[in-house]
Amino acid sequence: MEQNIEFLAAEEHQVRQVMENMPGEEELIDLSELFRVFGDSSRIKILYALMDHNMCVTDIAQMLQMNQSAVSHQLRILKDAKLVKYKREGKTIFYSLDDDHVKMILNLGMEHISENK
Amino acid sequence: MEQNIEFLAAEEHQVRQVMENMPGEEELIDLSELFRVFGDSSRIKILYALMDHNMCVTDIAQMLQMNQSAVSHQLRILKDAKLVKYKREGKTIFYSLDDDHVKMILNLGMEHISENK
DNA sequence: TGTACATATGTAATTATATTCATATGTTCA
DNA sequence: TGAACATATGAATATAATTACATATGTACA
Repeated sequence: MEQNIEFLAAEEHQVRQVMENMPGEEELIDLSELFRVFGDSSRIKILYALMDHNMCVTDIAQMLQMNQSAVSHQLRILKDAKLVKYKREGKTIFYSLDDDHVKMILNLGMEHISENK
Repeated sequence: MEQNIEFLAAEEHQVRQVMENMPGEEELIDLSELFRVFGDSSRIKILYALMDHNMCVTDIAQMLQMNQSAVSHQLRILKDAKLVKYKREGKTIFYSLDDDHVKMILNLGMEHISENK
């Protein structure tokens, strides 16, 4: 924006400082990928469904009025992101939230939207 | 899954309970839209850049090696989601993080990925 | 008032994503 | 082992989203 040499030098310095405090490229990409997983209403619904009760794929699908295949696809994404875990009991596989981060992140998000509506 | 009448009745009841604890459809969609905003590495980078210093569009673009137009488009999305705010000073518009939720959400996300790598 | 700088916006194109359908895999039990 | 149930996977389609380019809007100052 400014064109004199001193300012440009100062600006470059500031930029370098910011870059140093910033996490590495890979970490930033991982972070955005984590949030992208939260960024779909079907997956959000699944997470809320699992918040109180462990549930199996079929019940989730029935409850959310979703296709079984769609639920399964989304659960895989949630599983890969370590947002849900599962435990097999016979034919049925019960899914549950993986750890407390999930609830905390959802709650913070909820706070944000409540305060901004 | 199970076929006897009693179980189906119990299942329906459980499902209804979960539905009651679940936020409304609109709220869930708003929440997923909030997280979708976090779900892009360009926007994440912009947010981290703004974490320490208020910055103008041009500087952000230079620092992140991004097109000015791309930065501007992303800032609009961040602005609409109330993740950043801005203050005009002459020709320049300085952007900053809107509130503490932003940092807190980013930090929780970072915690999650650090514990799962 | 016109020129230069800063930012925003419209559009087009490329790429990513969710969903459905069909089918495969895995598990139990008679 | 085969029938029935539960879940996962592959492929195709439809929709969304990011980016770049061109251009418009807004502001300051000579």
